Amino acid sequence: MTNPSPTNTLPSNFIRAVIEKNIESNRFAEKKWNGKPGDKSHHNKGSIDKAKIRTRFPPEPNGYLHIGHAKSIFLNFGLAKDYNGACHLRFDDTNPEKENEEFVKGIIDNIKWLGFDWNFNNDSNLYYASDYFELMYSAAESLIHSGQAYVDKQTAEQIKNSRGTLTTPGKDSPWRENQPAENLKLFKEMKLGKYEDGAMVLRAKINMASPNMNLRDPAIYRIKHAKHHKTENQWCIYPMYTFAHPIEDALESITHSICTLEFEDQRPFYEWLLKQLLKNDLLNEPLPKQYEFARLNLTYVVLSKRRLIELVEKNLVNGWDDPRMPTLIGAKRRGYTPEGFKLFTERIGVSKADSWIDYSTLEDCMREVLNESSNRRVAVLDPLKLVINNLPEEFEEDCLAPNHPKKPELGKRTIKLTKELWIEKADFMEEPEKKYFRLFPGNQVRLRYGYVVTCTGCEKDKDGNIIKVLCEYLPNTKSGTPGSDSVKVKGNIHWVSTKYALDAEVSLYDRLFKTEHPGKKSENYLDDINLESVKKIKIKLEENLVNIEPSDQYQFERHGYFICDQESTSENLKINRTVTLRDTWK
RNA sequence: UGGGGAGUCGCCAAGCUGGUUAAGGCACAUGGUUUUGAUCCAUGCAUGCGAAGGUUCGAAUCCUUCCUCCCCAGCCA
Repeated sequence: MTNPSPTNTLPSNFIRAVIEKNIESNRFAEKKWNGKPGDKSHHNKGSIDKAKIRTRFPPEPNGYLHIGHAKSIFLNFGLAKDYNGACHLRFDDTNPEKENEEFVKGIIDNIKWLGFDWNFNNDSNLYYASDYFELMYSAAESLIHSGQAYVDKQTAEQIKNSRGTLTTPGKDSPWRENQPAENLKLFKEMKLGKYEDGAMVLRAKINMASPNMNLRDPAIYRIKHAKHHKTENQWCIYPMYTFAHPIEDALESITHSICTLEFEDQRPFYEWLLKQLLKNDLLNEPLPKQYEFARLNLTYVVLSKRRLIELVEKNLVNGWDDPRMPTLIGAKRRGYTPEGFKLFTERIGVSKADSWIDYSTLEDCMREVLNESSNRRVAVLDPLKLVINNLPEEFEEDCLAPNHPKKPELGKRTIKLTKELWIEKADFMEEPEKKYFRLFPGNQVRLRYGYVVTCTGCEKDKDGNIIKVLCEYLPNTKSGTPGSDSVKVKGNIHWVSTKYALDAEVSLYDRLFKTEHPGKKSENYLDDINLESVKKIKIKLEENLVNIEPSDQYQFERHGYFICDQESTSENLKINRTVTLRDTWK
C-alpha cells in the first residue's frame, strides 16, 4: 500500500478494465485493417491492424456539440491515445432532414479545439455513415435473403398499435411471412423511388413478443424523399440508427463502441444484427462490442439537443455561441478552455451510475486552469472616485505590477498612479461592518502596487450618495521599496487612474436556469429560465489593455477571469466574464 | 404489474474472482504563507458501503428478500 507507483497514473474505470482485459487476452491480435472501412472481403486483403483498439465519436450533424459531448470526446479520443489506438470521427448522417454542413463544420472545429484529431498511421479516420449507404443496402438485402427482414406495408400508426405495450406482447404484421423474393422486390422498388414516404418500411424479423421492445421487429429502413447533405438525391431510403450504427462500427473495425446508457436496451439488437451479418459472410471477427456509460448531467444546465435547439429558435439566448449556452462554442466564447474541460472530465470520471455533477465543479476546473495560465490585469467594475489629497494635481508615478504572481519570468508592466483614481464602490464603507478591512474613515489600506493610504472621509451628493472618497498617502510605503513594510495593513485594494483608464463593457454572466434540475418541478424547463442571466456594465480598465483583442484572456485581480469577446473592437471594447474568483468572505 | 440498468462520505468515484484500520479527487473545516478576503501549503473529514436477514474464522464484495432512482412502446439518434 505504501508504494504509489508513479507509472500507474491512468484513471481506473470499467471501460479501461475491459480494454486492458481484451488486450491481455489478445482479442484483437488477428484483427485486420485495410486502410479504410469496408466489409469482410475488403479487410481480409489488409494486414494486422496497427491500432491496438479503435473507438469512435459518432455525432449526428444536427446541432452543435455541448459539454456532454466533451465528456464523450475525451473518453473516446483519450482511450485511443492511452492504448495506442485510433479514434474515428464519424458523422452519423442517416437522417437527411435534420442534418447539414454547418453542423459538420462546427463539430470538426470543436473537436480540434479540444485538441484532438482522427489521424492514425497515415489514415485520416474521418467518416460519414453515408459513406456506407451502398454496403448497408447490401446488408439489408442479405438479411431479407436469409429471411430476417421483411417489407411492412402497414402505416406508422398500425405498426405502433401492433407493437404491444411494456407488459403485453405485440402482434405480427400481416406482411411478416412474405417470402424473401417478394421482399427483395419491394425493397428494391423502395430504393427506386416507386413509393411515397411512409408507404412501407423494412423491418428486422425478430420477435414481436420480446420483453425488450427494441426486438419487436424494429424498423431498419424508411422511405424519405429528402436531399442528403452528402449523397444529395442519390437515395430515397435511409437506414435507421438501430440498423446503421452496428454496421458503421463493424465496417470501421471498431473494437469498443462506447455510447450512453439509454442504448443499453439496444445492445441485444446490435449483437443480433452483427451476428447475422457475420453468418452471411459480410463481416469478420472480432465483432465490435458496445459499452454504455452514464451521460453527463450538470446542475442548472440543460444538455438535451432538443432543448438547446429550442433555446436558440425561441431567441431565449443569442444563438448557439451565446456565452450562457452549454455548447462548446458558447463555452469557448465565455472563456472556458480545452484544458479546463480536460481537467473536468478527469475529475468526474466515468461510470454507469446516473449522476448530477454540481455546476461549481466545472467552474472550479476552469478557475484552476485559468489561474495558472492567465496574466493579471486591473479592472474596476463598479467605479468610485478616490482622491489622494496630499498629492499635487499633476502627480504621476509608475507602479510595477507582475503579470503573474507565481511566474516572475512573465515579467512586469507599469501602471500610472495619479492623484485621482477609480476604486471599487465595495472597497469603501463609511460605517464598516464587522471584520471589514478595506477603506473606511481612519483605516489604512494599500493601493495595490502603490502606496499605503489613510482614509480621511468621503463626499456625498445631495441625495446622500457617496461620490468621492478622500485619503492621504504615506510616503516611503511604496510597493517594492525598502520602506514598503514599514506600515502593516490588512487591506489591499486595486485601482486605476482616472486619467489613463480605458472604458469597456463587460458582460457578467450568471447561470441560465434558476433551479438545479430545470424542468423537474416546474413541468416546463423554460419556466425555470433565469431572466437575469446576463448583466452588462461599463467598467474601467488599466491602460495596458489598450491593445486587447478578441479571445485574449486575463485575470482581473480580485474579480475573476475575463475574455475579450469576438465582437470587441478597439473603439468599443467588449469583455465577457468567464468565472469569478473564489470568494470566501461573507 | 414486462425487460434493461444503477444505488459506496455534501458531489463524483476506486474497490466488488470475500481477508489487516473502505483508495483518490472535489467540496468543506481548522491552522500557516501571501501586496488578489485569490493562489499555495499542512492537518482533519464513511466502525460505514440503499435496507433487513443469511453463509463464513472473516463480506462493500457471496446468497435471499425488500426499497429507491434511471431507461425502453419514433418510419429520431
